[in-house]
Amino acid sequence: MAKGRKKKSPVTDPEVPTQIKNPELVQERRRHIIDATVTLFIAHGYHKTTTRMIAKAAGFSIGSLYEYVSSKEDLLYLVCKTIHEEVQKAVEEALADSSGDRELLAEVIRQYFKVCDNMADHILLMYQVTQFLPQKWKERVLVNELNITDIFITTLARMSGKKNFPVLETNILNLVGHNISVLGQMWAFRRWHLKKRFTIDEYIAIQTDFILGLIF
Amino acid sequence: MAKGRKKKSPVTDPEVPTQIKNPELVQERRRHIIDATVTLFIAHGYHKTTTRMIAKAAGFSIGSLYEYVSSKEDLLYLVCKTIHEEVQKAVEEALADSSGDRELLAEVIRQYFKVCDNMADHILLMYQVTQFLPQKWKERVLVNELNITDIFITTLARMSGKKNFPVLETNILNLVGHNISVLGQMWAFRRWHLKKRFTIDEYIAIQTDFILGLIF
DNA sequence: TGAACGTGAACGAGCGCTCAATCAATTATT
DNA sequence: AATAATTGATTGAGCGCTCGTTCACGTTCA
Repeated sequence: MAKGRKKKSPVTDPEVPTQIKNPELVQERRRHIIDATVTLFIAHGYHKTTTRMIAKAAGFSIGSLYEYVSSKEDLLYLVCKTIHEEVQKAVEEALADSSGDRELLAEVIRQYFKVCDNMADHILLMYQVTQFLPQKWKERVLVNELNITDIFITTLARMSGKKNFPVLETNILNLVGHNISVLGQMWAFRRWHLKKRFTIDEYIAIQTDFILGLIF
Repeated sequence: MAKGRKKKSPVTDPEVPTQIKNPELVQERRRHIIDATVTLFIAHGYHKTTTRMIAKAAGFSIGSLYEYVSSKEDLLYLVCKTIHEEVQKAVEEALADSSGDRELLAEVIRQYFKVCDNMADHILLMYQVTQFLPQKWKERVLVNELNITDIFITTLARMSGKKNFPVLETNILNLVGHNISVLGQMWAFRRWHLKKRFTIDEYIAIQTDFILGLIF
């Protein structure tokens, strides 16, 4: 093992070397800072957003900012993590809705695409900034991103063989999951161009036909 | 018109205020610099690649570098432009191949996906760095990006109604074009994950079924 | 009064970019 | 042929500046 790589220590969330004693205060303000940062990152991108801008937007001095956040990179990680949690939560809620008889794939797709439309800016941001994460965080975030694909895969697996649903082989299962998540996100990417031709509902309708075509 | 926006001057390629007289030399070295830069951008990203690194990789001093390129941002534009030209050329060549009787949509898709596989690093880079282009260049590059989608749309339009091909309405035409280009590019994005399950040929095979499903 | 919290001037590493100096090759002059 | 003058090309130290981060010093409140 040339150049002794660091012991594979368990990757935990960033800790802040703070003087502030009240842990609830820290949590609350951190959250506040993250929200302000998301807005700025969406507007200006990661590199053009300075820590001073963040502090100002959050209503702190830079000094105080560093009481709640240990570096800009850590803040980036927190942003990614938070957005991902939001998207994941929204997706899960949307899918929970489509239970019982409405547990139709079409409805699942519709809900997910709606989430992509609503959170388009956030999804775009995730794609843009992941590359700036230090390696250890990057792996985590990418794994999370794939989790959403996995949600579809498991949803599909659950449906497979039930009711009018054909039995799906694993490869198809995986690719359909992949395609759903990707085609949803591509609405976020190219919506300004696509909007010239389609409303989100039209886009959903055709893509749904598309995806169902592979299965049925 | 508040805040008098600059006259919409025609957007031309960046010019370099150089003292060097031999124009062929300039072109050749510029190309050389661009190639070196592409490699570095792929490896380290735009911001972590310094102009000094670029100069060194190209075998010049920073001083000389600026004889051939007027700024880092212009270099970024040249990189984007060059990559796009390469991709476009590769796509067009691939599609030219599939003429006459082999003019089957499946073949078109296969060729394009192969291009995406071969140029995966470049495609990824394009997605990552477009955001750092100054506005005037950004519009240009994005329009170019859409050109590739248009290639499919026109190809499809040409096929529409011919031989065994059904007549396609415009909306379908557009979305199929969009999906082909996007699903190809997503292989570049997620190939490391997808490769665990699929070879590129398997990916192509299933996605082709997928896309043809919508049409036939 | 002292513990908790807040501040912003100061720091310094690192960046893109410039330009006075230099070199190598060619042309002009003796 | 030898020397000088000119020119295109190259160089890299250093300028001006930005930005992430720190820390000595306030301020607040119990």
